[in-house]
Amino acid sequence: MARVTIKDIARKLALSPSTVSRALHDHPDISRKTKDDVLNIARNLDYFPDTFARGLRKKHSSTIGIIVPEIRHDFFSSAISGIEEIAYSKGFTIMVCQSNEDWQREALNLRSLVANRVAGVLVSLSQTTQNIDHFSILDSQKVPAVFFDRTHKDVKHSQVIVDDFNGAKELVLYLLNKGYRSIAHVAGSDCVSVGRDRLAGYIDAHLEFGLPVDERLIISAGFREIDGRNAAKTLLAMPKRPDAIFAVNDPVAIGIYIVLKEEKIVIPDEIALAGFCNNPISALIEPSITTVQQPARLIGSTAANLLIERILHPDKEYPAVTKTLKTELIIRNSA
Amino acid sequence: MARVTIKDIARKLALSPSTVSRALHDHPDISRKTKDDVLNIARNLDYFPDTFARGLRKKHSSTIGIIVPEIRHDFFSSAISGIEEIAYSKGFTIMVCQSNEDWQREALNLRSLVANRVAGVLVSLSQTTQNIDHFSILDSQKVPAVFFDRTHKDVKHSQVIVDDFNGAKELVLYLLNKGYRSIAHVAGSDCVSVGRDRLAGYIDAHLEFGLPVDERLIISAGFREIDGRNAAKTLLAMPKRPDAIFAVNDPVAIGIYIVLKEEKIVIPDEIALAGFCNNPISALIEPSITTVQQPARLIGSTAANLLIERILHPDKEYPAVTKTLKTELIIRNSA
DNA sequence: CTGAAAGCGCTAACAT
DNA sequence: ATGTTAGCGCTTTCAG
Repeated sequence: MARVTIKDIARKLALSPSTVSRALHDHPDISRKTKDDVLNIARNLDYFPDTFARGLRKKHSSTIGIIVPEIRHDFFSSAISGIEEIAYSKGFTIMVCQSNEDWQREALNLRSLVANRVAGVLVSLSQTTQNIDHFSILDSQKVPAVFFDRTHKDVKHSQVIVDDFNGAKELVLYLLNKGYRSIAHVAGSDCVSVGRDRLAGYIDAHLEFGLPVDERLIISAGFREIDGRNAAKTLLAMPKRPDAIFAVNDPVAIGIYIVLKEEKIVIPDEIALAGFCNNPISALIEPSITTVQQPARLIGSTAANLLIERILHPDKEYPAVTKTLKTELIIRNSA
Repeated sequence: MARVTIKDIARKLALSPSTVSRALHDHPDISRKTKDDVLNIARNLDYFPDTFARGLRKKHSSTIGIIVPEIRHDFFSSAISGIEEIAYSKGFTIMVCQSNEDWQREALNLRSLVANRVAGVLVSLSQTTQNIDHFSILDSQKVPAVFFDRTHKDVKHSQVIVDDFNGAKELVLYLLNKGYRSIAHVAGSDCVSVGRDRLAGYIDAHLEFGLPVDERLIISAGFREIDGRNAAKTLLAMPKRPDAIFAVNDPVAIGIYIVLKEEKIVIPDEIALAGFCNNPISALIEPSITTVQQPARLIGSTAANLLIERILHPDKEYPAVTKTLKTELIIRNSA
């Protein structure tokens, strides 16, 4: 049998489609009995609304668009999971796109989401996103958005981030206090907030400790495991190797870990290693990786709640807020 | 400025909306010049089609729905990533739902996707899915679907799986040949294909080897890390402990690994351990985990291609096919 | 409390 | 090669 529409229900009950629509939405004008009748028939016929027809009228769907660099990374899959959980509980579905760290694809993803009339958008920027001009479509189309984790200084929307600066600073101070004096930083992109802020934390820790920063020890890499591998090779080729490495995130730390292991370099005795994220894998490898805990799921759910709040009250004024969640230094065996 | 519609373009060029629509879709009847004009104006005005309006007419979207047990699990996030890649390249977007291993939520997810008029659905079943009655909506609404990885014996749609039976059998034969004589199996759900087939492979390996199966060594657990932890505790409490454990998948193997480590049991000397999936983590922990390689990304992309093929040719007869991808035994240090 | 009617933006017969 | 018209299923004024 074909799809059941509101008309079918109306015909069965000798009502008008508008009454059925109202009954289905629990409109106060409709009598108890009519509502019950409609609900019953709807159930019997296995009716469900056509989101296209509804969306065409209402100008938006109950879908939340998500753009992340890579679905596979534990941080992002956890964040997506947190988003989905909230979205599901509030009757939203999620549409997921991955930019593959490519800002042009990010722009295309965004257009696609807007064309799909998503109710709002959750974004974590790609590492190649130098400016955020391609997000202007959010304003012109009045699509609410919340940026999470990887954001950009020009972002005017609400954001959910962690205190990357202090998280990194605390970690690097810990390393300095432990006696490491030649700490390399394998950095991410410096357009993207987390890359910039963690680097700033690294520098500020040195400042506060009173140790000059050796610029040569700052390697511009990226956010992926492969970037860590490459950076590790660069570092190992240096005449004077660092005695510790702070990676911008755990995937990069894992990349470094793999190369160090391959080269039979003992962690932390020869070179200490620390990351940022606290991916599950970091606790399980040996030595376990000292890192900074980032509540990925919570970041996702917080961003989702913020966005849905805005979606549900489109008229209300929502000044952009920045929610900064706490990080926690996780000391393990690698540093 | 508000959203640009096809009418706006039509007005600007003194054409009818239908001509514009046809020009936009490169209809052969439309003259080169008109097409160019339309395309130009469309670009200038930053036009993009309203997928609701289009979908309402065409009865479907260019969105592919995905239902997986948990987004976070590496296997599924990899599969989703593979799906997204193919979908993106063919102009589809993906809508992702997680059942959280709960068949009722799976049913709700499915309804939601159908209500969203997805062009097709890709499903990997939850571990609590005993029967697939709730998927009948796919038939009644004529939504094409492809099941991947976790499927069910009653599924009549196309499927993309690996040869779980032989993958498991090969692994268990390897263990038997290596001298293990008391191999426990921490099993998944036996309604779900991968659980059933891997168990069958485990049993058949014993049969072929000529060693009776000790039923007490088969623990019905689940597919999650926590299930592995619980099963490990059960196994360790046995009067006669097994000398090897074959976990239904790597997350479960990791759960067991953690408990064995906690209990200071040496792997593989006291108890050997093997999994199934080849999650990245399995190669990195020590001892590294012997497992069966499952091409997660490829499973996803294969399923996506199969589905899109069907979506693109709705009239063509597509008998359900089952694509069985190869597994590979990965021998490492844990067994 | 319910109905009639219009229209969201697009597509596809059916004209011309 | 282009225009006219109708309608997808739903919501929402406006009427009663």
